[in-house]
Amino acid sequence: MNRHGLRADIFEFVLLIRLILYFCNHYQYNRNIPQMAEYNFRELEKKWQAYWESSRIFNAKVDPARTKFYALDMFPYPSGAGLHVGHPLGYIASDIITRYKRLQGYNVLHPMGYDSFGLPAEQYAIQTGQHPAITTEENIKRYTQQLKNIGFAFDWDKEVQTSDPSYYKWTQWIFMQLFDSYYDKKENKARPVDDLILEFQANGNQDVDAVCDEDTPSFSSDDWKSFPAKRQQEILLHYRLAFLSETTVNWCPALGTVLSNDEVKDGFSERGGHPVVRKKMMQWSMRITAYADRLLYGLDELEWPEPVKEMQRNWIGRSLGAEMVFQVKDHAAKIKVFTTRIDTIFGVTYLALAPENELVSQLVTKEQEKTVEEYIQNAKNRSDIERMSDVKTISGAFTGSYAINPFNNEEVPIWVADYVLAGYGTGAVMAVPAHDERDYNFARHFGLEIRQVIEGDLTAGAFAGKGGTIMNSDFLNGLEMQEAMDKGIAFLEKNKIGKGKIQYRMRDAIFSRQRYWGEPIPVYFKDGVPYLISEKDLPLLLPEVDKYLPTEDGTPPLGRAKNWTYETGEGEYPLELSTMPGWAGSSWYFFRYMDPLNNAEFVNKKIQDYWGSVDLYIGGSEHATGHLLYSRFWTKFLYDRGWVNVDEPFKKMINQGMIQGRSNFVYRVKGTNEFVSYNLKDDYDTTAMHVDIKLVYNDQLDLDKFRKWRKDLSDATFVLENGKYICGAEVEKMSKSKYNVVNPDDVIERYGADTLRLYEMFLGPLEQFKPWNTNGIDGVFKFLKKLWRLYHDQEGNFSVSLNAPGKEELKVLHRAIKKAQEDLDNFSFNTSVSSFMICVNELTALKCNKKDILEPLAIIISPYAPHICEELWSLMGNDRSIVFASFPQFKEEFLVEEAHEYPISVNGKIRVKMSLPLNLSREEIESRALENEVVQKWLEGNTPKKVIVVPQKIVNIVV
RNA sequence: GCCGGGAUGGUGGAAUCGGUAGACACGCAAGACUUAAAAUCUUGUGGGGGCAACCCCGUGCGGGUUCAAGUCCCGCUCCUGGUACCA
Repeated sequence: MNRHGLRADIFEFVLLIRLILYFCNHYQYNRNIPQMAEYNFRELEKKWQAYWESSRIFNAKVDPARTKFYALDMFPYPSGAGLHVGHPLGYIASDIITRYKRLQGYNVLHPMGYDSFGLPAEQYAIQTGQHPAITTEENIKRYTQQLKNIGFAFDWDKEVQTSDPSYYKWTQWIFMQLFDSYYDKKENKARPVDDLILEFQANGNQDVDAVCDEDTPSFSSDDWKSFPAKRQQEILLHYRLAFLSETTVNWCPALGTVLSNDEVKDGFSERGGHPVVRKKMMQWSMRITAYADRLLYGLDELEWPEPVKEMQRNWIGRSLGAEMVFQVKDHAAKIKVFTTRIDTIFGVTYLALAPENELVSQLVTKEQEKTVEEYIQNAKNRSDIERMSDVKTISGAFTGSYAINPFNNEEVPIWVADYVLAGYGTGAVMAVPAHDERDYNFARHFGLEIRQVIEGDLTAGAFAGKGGTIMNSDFLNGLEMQEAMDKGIAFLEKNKIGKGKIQYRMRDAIFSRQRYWGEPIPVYFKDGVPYLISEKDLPLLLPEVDKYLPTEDGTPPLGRAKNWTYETGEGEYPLELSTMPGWAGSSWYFFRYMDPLNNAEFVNKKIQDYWGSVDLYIGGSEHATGHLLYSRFWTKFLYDRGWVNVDEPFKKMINQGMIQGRSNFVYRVKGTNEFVSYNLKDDYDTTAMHVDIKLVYNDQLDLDKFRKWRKDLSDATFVLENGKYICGAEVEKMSKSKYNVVNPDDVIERYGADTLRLYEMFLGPLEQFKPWNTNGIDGVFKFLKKLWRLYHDQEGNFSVSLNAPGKEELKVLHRAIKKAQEDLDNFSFNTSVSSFMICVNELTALKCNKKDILEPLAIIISPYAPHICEELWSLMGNDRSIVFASFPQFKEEFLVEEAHEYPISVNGKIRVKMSLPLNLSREEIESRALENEVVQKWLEGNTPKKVIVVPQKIVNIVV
């Protein structure tokens, strides 16, 4: 009757049953897997990071009883974007190595700091008016927190910041020492300028063999004494290692500053990509060319990646050749040229001068005056970018004059050509069209003579290079290239018209920057000549300015500072307005880390004696010709002057590859707010637009989030495929502007720092470039959970037994130890992670929970996943951190197996694989193979024709 | 143009001295447990053929050396990093 009521009863009954079931489930769930005993990475990572920080466990102290190990990462520039997953890659690798070295008993120094002077903070200051120091400090805080979340074993007490006055005080101090030094070629090292002054007073500069400017005048002792102070200072500037001179520089109008050669790429600034022009300016430079040879030959001793060494060699660009003089016909002028191929001297059919060469105006004849002037004007107006991008256009002008080739007294025309560079060699070349491609093209274009002097087929367009027998060359005929060169140089020297010469491509490094956010140069000007401020006035603090821009008349931002003058006691003098370049602070930071709080010296001598130089340096190869070269230069200088005991800063280096981002794109129909899905975009006229990867899952766009992303997209419409919007994708550099940045904090939040560390290592070889891709991250996360379970029983309680391990378990463990050690020594971290996975899988299969196995296992995994291993280590009752444990010794005995074999017969051959003890000789392996039962049976009493033995691997027997 | 580095399954990548190519992981497929999902576990997974044991092919392309080649040699193709009127 009451159907409704009945149904309600049944319904309630069913509901009750379901509720009971539900609670049973939950009760069981909670009982079987107590929450606390699961791998709770959040809690234990927090716990161990706090412990490492408060115990100062990674604090390094000088300890002569122990061997030191200094591992260093290239310190980051703290940008506003924060750390992305690519940054820590190298840090994780070095962290693993240092944790391993600690386990081996080394005294490890592993510091971190910030290269905190730089352009982005200044650009931001220009836009917002906020002082760069404030932005920089905020960024550093964020970086430090992010780094700490990853659980690095850095000694944070050693932190340095290049923009901190207590640090840049010493950058300025080193600058002063460079200013006060010159390079003595006889002793082949830097010496104090005071020594040079003494020599000038005694003998003038006749006997001085020092690196100096080309136009240095010669003078006697009396001359020197009669010079006024100003003149003396000007002369000394020709010798100082840090010096002021009028130079052609890379001027970047958009940035309002000068850039060094390595900061310019293809005519554009490396940072910002603004055009760069050549301009003559009074600039500070560093005489790095004095060290060219030592920088070159020092490379041989370094354990660096070969490509980086090669890049430095090319950058230094040492070429061996000859310098010689051509007399101009009916004229007093002489033209000096540099050539690497003096053997082709008889093939010279014209000379070419750079348009900037001062001789041009003297040599040009009346008839040619107009043509040449026009040409030079044209060449000047062509910007460097045009000149570089347009290599194929051949241009030049004849001066009307002739020079005489001293080898055969022939007259050759003198041309002006912009393919000759003013800045290299002498700014003039002897052209041999038959054997140089550029000369050939030029001669063809202007119909000049082409004279072959090396045997071979010229019609094929073959030029010099490999050499060959000399012809058409008088006394050089029949000789090979090297002999001819030697004979040519001998001829030059005998007739005093030239000599053998070494020419370098590398130029002195421009040191001034017309910027605010850098170290002030500790120099004031009196009578227009620079003097150092007194050492006791260091640091020379950056002054406050109202704006961070250059002034209207083009003086640098420091020109805005009030009272930017120096009081000497005799008067008040203006201070230098430029600041130092970015590379100044980073060229010596590796020494400061040893003794960062020292206020009396840049580093204490005894402390530096102990730590020496960096044993392992990890960073990107993009610094090959910048930071890595300047650091070597400064170290050699500091060594010469006796302040440090090493003349190379980085013994061994590894270049980690960049982790690239994966960008997503949407396609907007031009002029509308309509977006077309990836596979349909070809039917429309679209432009691609980067879209934040956070709005995209498996390349499918979340339309609602996309509309909310930016105001202008709120009314966006879409053309979908199968009801979805599919985005395009591309691998690019990770950057904020491409919306493809993956933040390590997000990964840590989801999986923990140990998983992030393992995964970055597992991704592939350290050196390789690879896109970030989280597809495989579950694998390493699962591995950690399995590892955790190995130390716990089914109920989730911690449980390891004290029973003695069996041979099988020991074998598994020792295989992992061996592999871990080999991989760490070879920096192949990725295969190491694999071997841990195998080990844990096998131990799980063996149901191994023995302390004697699990304790060493925690130690060998700890460099990679330190948090979880520390936790397991302490759960096993150890009261000291794993840092104090020692790396377990691999025992070969557990790997030796009884010989077993499985033959495969192929075409009358038998192949036997035998696992044998590692110490057997070839003969022993051979005889064991022949004694083998299976082999005996197969041979049926025949004697094998051939037995090929590959130790420990495979035995091939041919009948 | 010149100087480096590289090319291996659907994917990331292993393979140390020339010695069973594809370890390990992802993904995928099937199964177990579960009301279900998640998690976990088991099995399979280079291609082709066969019910099966097993056979054939296979490391960018073309040759070569070797009992044996991803690996060494010669000649290419493509990708990638650096560098460029440097005499």
